Amino acid sequence: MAGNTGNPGATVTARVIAVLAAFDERHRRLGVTDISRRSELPLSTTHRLLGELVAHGALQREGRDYVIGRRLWDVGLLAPVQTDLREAASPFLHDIYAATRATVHLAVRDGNEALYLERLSGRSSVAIVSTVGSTLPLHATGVGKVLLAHAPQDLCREVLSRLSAVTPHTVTSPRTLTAQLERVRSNGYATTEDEMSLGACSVAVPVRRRGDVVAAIGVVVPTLKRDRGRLVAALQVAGRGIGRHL
Amino acid sequence: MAGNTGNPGATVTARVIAVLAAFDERHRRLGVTDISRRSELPLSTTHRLLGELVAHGALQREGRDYVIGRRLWDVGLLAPVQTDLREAASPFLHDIYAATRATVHLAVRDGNEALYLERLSGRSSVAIVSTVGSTLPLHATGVGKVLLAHAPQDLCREVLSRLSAVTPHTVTSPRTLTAQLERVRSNGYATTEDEMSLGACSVAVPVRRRGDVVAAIGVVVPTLKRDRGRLVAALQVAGRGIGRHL
DNA sequence: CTGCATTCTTCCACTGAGTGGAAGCACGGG
DNA sequence: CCCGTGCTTCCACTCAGTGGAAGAATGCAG
Repeated sequence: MAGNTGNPGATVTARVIAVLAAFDERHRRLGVTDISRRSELPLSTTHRLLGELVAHGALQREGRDYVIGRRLWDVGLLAPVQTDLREAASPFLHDIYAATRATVHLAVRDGNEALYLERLSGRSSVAIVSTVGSTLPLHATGVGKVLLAHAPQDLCREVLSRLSAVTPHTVTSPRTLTAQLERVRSNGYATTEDEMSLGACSVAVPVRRRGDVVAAIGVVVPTLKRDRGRLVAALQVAGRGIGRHL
Repeated sequence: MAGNTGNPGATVTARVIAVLAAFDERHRRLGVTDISRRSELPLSTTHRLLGELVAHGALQREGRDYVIGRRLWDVGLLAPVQTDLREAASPFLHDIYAATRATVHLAVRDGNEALYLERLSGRSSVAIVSTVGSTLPLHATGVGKVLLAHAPQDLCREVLSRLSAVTPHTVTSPRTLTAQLERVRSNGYATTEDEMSLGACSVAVPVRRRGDVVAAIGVVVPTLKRDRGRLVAALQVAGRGIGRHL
């Protein structure tokens, strides 16, 4: 009786997506067994799907492992993910980079996380953890704090109730963070020091469209000692510029 | 007899990819019927697949139409498409932008086309036709000519045998182009004037790794009259810089 | 408003594409 | 050499997928 009952209720499409979803920032390269485990699909099913996906260019083989293929890269780029915002921001992000030589970020709030839309990599020695397309917690990054400070009350409360520590310096006290967010609103900018990654500080300001905060831009630098004022000024100029082009 | 025989030999995976492949640069937003036609799948099959893909975030509805979804955007970004080259090039592309304020391109040869890997958009009035992730013909763009000038003999011959006119100024004579490519090799840079898009000129230089041309970088400007020398110089500095970091 | 063309959505009986357990390989470490 | 781990192939069973057709919605022209 080697026969089989199939798996009632599951569409092939869902399985295909599950396979693709096995890949993320920390797993760009995976073997059959890993993908099978992460997608919770039977090994042999996974194996066949992978073969088909490779045949159509959605994935590529790299030795025994699999990586996302060219086909998905250029299809993915067609997604209208805040296209207008990214277009409008692009030149201003360059300006910030030119003025600071630091790593520059553009992010929006996606639920209770910060979604990174754009990144210009500086040549500094700071370890950068962000990646375009991935998300980071709202309470531990500069752009995150800006977005959180201007998020709806209840979402803010929800985030404050579960503050995970990323580094020993991450702010995990709701009281402290609430006070910080208040200052973000009154001062017009947010800062972090070693809160997401040791040896990395950040400054961020909001981008507004007709008063509403729709995004945040920020820079990551090794230290804030000297440059805070200069960085804030450069960011605010850019932030207003972007807002004017939305 | 409303029954059905299915379509022997077709996997669901293939259909899913066919649906996704219906989207491209010029068709970012499509209705069911269009997708059905472009993917050559029966209408009702297409309709169901679209529903499933939307349910899993691979596509998104926009009114009646469909667009590529967030899920595919961030998965696509994980693809290792010349990642090292793009990493290495990034700061130098910014330098070029800072020095020229023009639209900057990074491209590699993909078969008989130029594949655009990176683009920094200038604020100039020039109409830019390139898009990251899409391809343009080798004979009508600056980066394309550089890549063609250093392509294998037989590929070059093949391209020369089918020179399509994109604008009235596109070079379609094999003799003329051959001469131009010779000059690209001896001068170390290529130019175009109104050949891809009217009112747009370009300059491009090769990026070499251990002597081999592995990519091309270029700028698009409204006119070459004044700045040719300055542009070539800026590009060549960057080109060598990138090469040193590969 | 009415009629016609086009596109979108739903339905359903049939069946072969997809399934997954198991067996067979291939590699590598002890 | 053996054993653990991961990759690949096999195959009988069956339900997920199929696609023609009918019906609903939209849009345009007269």
